[in-house]
Amino acid sequence: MGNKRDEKREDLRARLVAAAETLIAEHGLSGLKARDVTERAGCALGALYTVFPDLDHLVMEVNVRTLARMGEALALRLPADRDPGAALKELAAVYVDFALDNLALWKALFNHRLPEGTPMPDWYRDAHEVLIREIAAPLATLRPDLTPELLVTRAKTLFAAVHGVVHLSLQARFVGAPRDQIKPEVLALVELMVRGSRPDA
Amino acid sequence: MGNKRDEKREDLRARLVAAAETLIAEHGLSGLKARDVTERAGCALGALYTVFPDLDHLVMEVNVRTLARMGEALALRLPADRDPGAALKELAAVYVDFALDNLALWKALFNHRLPEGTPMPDWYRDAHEVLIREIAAPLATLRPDLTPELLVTRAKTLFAAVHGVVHLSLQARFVGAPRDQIKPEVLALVELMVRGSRPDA
DNA sequence: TTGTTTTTTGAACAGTGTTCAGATTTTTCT
DNA sequence: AGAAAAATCTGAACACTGTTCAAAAAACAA
Repeated sequence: MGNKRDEKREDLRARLVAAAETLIAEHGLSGLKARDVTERAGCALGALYTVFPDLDHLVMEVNVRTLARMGEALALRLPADRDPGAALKELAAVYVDFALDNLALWKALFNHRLPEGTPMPDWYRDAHEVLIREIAAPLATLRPDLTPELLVTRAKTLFAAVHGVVHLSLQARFVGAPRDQIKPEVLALVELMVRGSRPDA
Repeated sequence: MGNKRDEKREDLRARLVAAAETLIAEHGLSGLKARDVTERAGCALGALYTVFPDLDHLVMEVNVRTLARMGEALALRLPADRDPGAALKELAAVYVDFALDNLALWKALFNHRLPEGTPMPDWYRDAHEVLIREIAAPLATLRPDLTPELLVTRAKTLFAAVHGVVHLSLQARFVGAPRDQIKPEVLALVELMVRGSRPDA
C-alpha cells in the first residue's frame, strides 16, 4: 500500500492550506510569509515547495476554498423567489454579507496577482464560475430577449457592477461609498438595473 | 539665492517620477524596482530616499499624475449634452478609452496598496475626486429627488459600477466580460442605470 | 584658501521567496 | 530482521528586494 505516502502528503497539504488561510484572515494577503506558513503548519520551509510550486499556488488554493464557500452561500439563499428582481437583490445582499464577514479572505481573492506573464491555470479560472452561476436564471426571466451567449456576458457585467461597488468601498480608499452604506447602495444599484431591464410601459 | 538647491531637487524629483512612470507603463507596477528607477533617472540608489520616504510614495506620485490626466480627459468631453443620460454614457466611454489607452498606468492606479495599517495621505485620497466630479451634474438632472449628500454617494456608486466592469474585464481574470465587449457592456450598464432612474410612466 | 555645512553616494543590512546537497525516513530485497 | 536503495524532508545558502547610513563629494562661508 503506497497510499501511506499519499496520506501524509495530503495531510501536509491540508495543514499548509489551513495555515495559509488563517494567516491571510489574520494579517491579510501581504502578511503571508512562507516561513510563517511552514512554522504554523509544523514543517520545514522547503516542504512547502514539495507540495506547491510557489506561494502563489498556495494562495490560489486558499482562494478556491473561499470561492467554494461563497458558492455555497449564494446557492443557499431562500428558494421560491418567483420575482427575478427580488432574486437578484437577494444574491447581491448575500454577496455583500459574505465579503463583510470574510473581509481579509475576500480581499485576498481579488487582490492576488500572478507574476507578469504567468497565465492563470484553468482550474483556478473555472473556480470563479460560482460567482455568476446563480445570476443567469433570474436574469433570463427578466430579459427573455437575450441570447444564451449574451446572457452570460450580461450576467458577468451585472456581477462586475455589484462587485465594483463592494470592492471600492471596502478598499477604504477614496471614491467608494461610505462603508456603512455598502448594502443600501448595492441594493439601490441592483434596483436600478432591474428597473432598467423592464420593457417600456 | 538658495533656490539653486531647490531647482536641483525639483529636477531630480521630476526625473524620478518620469522614470517610474515609464517603467510602470512598460513593465507594470510589479516591475518597478528602486534600482531600475534610479538608474534610469541617473542618480544613486539612495537619492530616491532623499526625495520620497519610500517607493510607495513614488508610485502615488505617478498615480496622481495619471488621475490628473484622466480628469482632463473626462472634463474635455463634448459639452452641450443636454441629455443627462447621454452625458453619463459619454463619461463612461471616455473612462473605458482612457483605461484601454493607459492600461499599465491605470492598473497601477487601482492595484497599488499601501502597507497594512498605513493610512492614505489626504492629498492622495483627494486626487481621486476627479473620478466622480463630472458625474454629479448629469445625475442631479436625472434624479432631482436626491439630497446633495445622497447625490455624491450615488455618483460614487455609479462610478464604482462602471469601474467594476472595466476592472474585472481588464484583469483578464475570469468573471469579466470578454475584452472586446468592454465598451458595449459598460454602455449597456449605464443605459440600464439611466433607464432605471427615470420616474415610472 | 581653508574650514564648515549640505548633499550625494553606494556598500551594507534586513526581509523575502526559492533551491538543493545532504540527512532522514521509508520501502524493497534477500 | 537487516542492509541496500529509493523516496522524502530539512534548513542553510542563494538571489533579489527595499531601505539605511557612514563616508565621500560638493557647495558654501570665512
